[in-house]
Amino acid sequence: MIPHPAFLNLEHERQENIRNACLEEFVKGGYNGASTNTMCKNACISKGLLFYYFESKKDLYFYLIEHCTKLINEVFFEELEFKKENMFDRIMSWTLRKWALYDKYPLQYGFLAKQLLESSTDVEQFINKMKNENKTYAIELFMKNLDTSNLRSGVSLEKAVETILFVIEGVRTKNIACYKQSPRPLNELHDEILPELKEYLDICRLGICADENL
Amino acid sequence: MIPHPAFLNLEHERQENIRNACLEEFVKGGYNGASTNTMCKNACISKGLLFYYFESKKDLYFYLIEHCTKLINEVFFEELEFKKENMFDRIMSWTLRKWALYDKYPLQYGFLAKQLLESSTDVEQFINKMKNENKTYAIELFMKNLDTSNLRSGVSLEKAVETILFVIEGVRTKNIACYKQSPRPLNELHDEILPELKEYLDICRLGICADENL
Amino acid sequence: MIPHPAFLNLEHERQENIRNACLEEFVKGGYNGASTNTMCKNACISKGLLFYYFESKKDLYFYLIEHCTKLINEVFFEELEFKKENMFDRIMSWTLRKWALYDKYPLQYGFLAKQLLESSTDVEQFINKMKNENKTYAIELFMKNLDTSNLRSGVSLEKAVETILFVIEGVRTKNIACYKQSPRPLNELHDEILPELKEYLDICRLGICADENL
Amino acid sequence: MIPHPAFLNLEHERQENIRNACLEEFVKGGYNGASTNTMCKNACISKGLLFYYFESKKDLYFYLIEHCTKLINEVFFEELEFKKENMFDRIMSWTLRKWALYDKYPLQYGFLAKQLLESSTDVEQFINKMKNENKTYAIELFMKNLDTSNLRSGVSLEKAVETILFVIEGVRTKNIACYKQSPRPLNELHDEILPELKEYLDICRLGICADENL
DNA sequence: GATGAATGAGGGTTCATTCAT
DNA sequence: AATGAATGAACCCTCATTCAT
Repeated sequence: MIPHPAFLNLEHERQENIRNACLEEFVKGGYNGASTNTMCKNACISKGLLFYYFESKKDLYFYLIEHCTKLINEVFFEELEFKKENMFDRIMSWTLRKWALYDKYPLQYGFLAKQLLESSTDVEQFINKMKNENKTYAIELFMKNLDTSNLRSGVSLEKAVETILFVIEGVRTKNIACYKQSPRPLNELHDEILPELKEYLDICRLGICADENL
Repeated sequence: MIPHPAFLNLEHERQENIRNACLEEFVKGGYNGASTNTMCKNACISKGLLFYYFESKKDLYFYLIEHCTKLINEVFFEELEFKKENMFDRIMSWTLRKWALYDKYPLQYGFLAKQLLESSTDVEQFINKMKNENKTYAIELFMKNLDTSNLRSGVSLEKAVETILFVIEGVRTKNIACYKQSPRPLNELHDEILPELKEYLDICRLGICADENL
Repeated sequence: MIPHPAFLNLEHERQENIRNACLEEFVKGGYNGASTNTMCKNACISKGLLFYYFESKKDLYFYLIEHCTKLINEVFFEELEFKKENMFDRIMSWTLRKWALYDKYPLQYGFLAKQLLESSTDVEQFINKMKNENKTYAIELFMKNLDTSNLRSGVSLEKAVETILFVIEGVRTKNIACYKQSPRPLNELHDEILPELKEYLDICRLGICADENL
Repeated sequence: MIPHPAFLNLEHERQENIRNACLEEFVKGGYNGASTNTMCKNACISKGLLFYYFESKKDLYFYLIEHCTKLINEVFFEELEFKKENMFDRIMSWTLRKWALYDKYPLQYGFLAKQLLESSTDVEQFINKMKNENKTYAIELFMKNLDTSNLRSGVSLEKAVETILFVIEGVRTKNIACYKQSPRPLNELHDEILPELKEYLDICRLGICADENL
């Protein structure tokens, strides 16, 4: 979804303010629960103007998804080197990168994370499309120049990668839930999760890599 | 949340009808998108009475979560034998049990599944509390009389179990997403997932169990 | 369109008040220009209730058309005797009857008159349907037991009747327009129009009836 | 209403474009339903400029009425010869002239036709004023050099003319309604109406003219 | 002359909740 | 216990109009 040019011509900071006000509101209430009224109030913008920029709530929502996805992806893949490494090293470095993004763009990242779970049928289809596109893209890049020499025979590379992703996702979700109940700075949380994550990944490594079993 | 005694004194079928009408509506639109109007219409109950029974939409929602959780848990653990078995056998049998429940109580199970993703801040905290309680309870029971003799040395039992749960959850979520895009009967879906799940679990088994490495 | 039973169960006066507030507003601004806000204010009724009764503005509008049409028709045809008479006598008696209705139900009659000219595409189709039904019905009844013995040979009865109706409509419209610019009591206006109308009808009579030409 | 001189200084074609875009929008939705936004978009003109030219929506509307009226009248009366003829011959030739105008200026003519039915109180008064002025003017000219020798004794010329106008108006309105329900090219419609109109006028002629009664 | 971003009141409609009966 | 009429705030969105540029 492309917003009205007027929006894109706004000075960067004002654009950001508006987006952030909307993001916050969507994060707080989900698609259905978010009020465009509140967005306008928090963004110090009139009702008319919001709809001048975005035509409809749905358009706004889709725009934010696309914008945040692009932002996160760009920052993530920018200057990313695909040096030869095994999947665990890569997973660790990617995960750290990802977490750094969470520290840097908590709102955008949080919005995307929440949006993936969005339950409103109005926007479900669009979300699924985005999700699939993104996953395919990420996995493809992950495979690039990957050292798979130590993969156990009989274990499918794809399944192995997914297993790891499942575990990381599980760890993250588990910890995010804790985090929500007693919020601390995110980087503290990450420092805490890291050793725990390594434990889980060690289990995976044993299952996936051949040379680890000696 | 405890509904008004009058509700609990209703004949079982009527109670069920009311709950189901509400569940359907919550499943369809999420917490925010669900309309108490529609619920009343579908349940053939007056608005006044619904609020007499449950005081508020939120209370109703919480009650349904608790009720469904209890129902599913009871049926799940009823007559469950804790015979000595290793964690993979147990995981598989539990998973099958769970899926059977999905077939038997699709509405209640579906509600719980959707509710876990609920995005409205209003109800998020309560949901997280329930989620954690439930998980703790489930893991505790899972450990009961578990044969852990073949656990690799150096691998924590708790972490091992969680790893497996992460993977199962990942597989389920991935497939639910596909399911949403082209709905088929659930049992078909389960039959399809099962072999795939086994592949993933084999990877875990390699990482977790000692005797698999010969 | 059938309003919610709750509306029909209202005491007659309250029903009338609500209808009248709506009629006035529709008359004032046409379909598009009428504000349901104003209606509610003038009817001393909450917004929610209006839409509880009528579901939508369009439904309300259609209901009012049907209600007024039925009212006017019932009163008009009630106790109407179809004695043998020539078309001019009948036209005059019907016209007087109609004008009496205008005096008695100015709001309803005025609404119907205005609605026939309604320009909003939203409601155009419905209006045309009503218009046709009504005209067919009226002409059919007009013909009943009509003495057509003095119709000029070569003049179609149907055309003759229509010619008269065109003229009456023309006279009425012309005078209503004057009336609007300087409103006086309607019965005064009617008393004034009557002799004028007779003049026009005399012209028609000469064209239509055989025995007038001696 | 006089638009800002700047508008009148525009090159003829651009003026026309702007007017047409506005006319279309008013025809589509009536006064209340027309959107100045849409007009601007279709006229490729900025909102500011439209209101610079016309001050308000109402002014614009009034201007268009006056402009179209003047245009239609000018074309109608231009090169119109007032040769001696009886009223029926004149009526027929004028009617044909008028219908030709409808073919030539469908937008302007259609706008005027629709505007006569306009239901918004805001603009009603102005419209009625215009209507009356116009009618007076037209009747005055119609009388010019009219051969009234065959007028029945006892029949007022003025009433006779008006009777005919009422009938023509009636036929036109009736057929426009049909036209709306199944649109065909206007000239087809006119060809179809013509014989029908003649039948009605024959009835009038019998009533009005002396020499027809032999 | 000309732009189009900005306004905020108002549009129709839905909502959870209350309360007289 | 049970009803459903009644509320009014809030929903998303559109409007004619203004004004800094």
